[in-house]
Amino acid sequence: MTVRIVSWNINSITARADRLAAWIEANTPDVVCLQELKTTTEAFPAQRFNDAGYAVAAHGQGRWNGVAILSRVGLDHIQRDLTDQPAFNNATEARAIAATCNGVRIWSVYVPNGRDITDPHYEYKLNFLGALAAEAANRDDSSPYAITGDFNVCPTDDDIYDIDAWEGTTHTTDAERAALNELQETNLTEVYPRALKYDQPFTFWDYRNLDFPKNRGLRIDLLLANPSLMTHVTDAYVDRNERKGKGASDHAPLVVDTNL
DNA sequence: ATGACCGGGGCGCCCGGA
Repeated sequence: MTVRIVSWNINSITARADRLAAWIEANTPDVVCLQELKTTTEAFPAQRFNDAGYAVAAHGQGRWNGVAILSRVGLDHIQRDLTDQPAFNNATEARAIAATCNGVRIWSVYVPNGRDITDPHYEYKLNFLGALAAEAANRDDSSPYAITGDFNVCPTDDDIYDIDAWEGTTHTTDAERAALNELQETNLTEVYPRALKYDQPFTFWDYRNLDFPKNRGLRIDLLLANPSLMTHVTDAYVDRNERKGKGASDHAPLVVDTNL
């Protein structure tokens, strides 16, 4: 059978619940990892997804951040926050949740943006990626394992529409890529998706400046898999069509199919 | 298509996003 795993920065579950429900009905994913809920755990519209056959584990905090996992193939051993997750302004933010779904241990993460390389939020971003690597290093590698979500890092210069336009900004620095590399050195490999249009499988296009019509995108939503998951991956793509139209998130869903 | 951002919280010529 095919087990379809999806990661999607939904940019407010409140604003996007109808669109998410319609996408789920049309695309029949088994596991959906969400980021940027922008609401509390209590306010997550779980019932309508329960009614559609999905168990829901949400980890919200209000106005910002928030992550969740929806699954119709089991949702066990839920963990909220990384084991040694760094705080920002003395607060642990809702940026990580894990569960076991159909034998796959999976993390849905929303890595801090970083804002600016001189901002304290940038150091926080690097520390968060470090904590993620520490978390991954302690995993049980005998069964399938994935970390997916919005990493807010372009892995290579080819993962952005114009590397020169982002010189001196976050998302493309050597330090961010080194932190991502440290995570992958725990023996995690990126599942590289197909593009449905153009050459690069971007996952984010800013709402501003007609970035989507002009295809000025970034590839920052990723799925990292351990070897026992990677061997089961059959396909992966970014559903850029979901970025179209009124009421779209600024991120498109990353879809990974497996024969688990 | 000839465009010119969006969501939250709550009315701040706000903040944050990437």
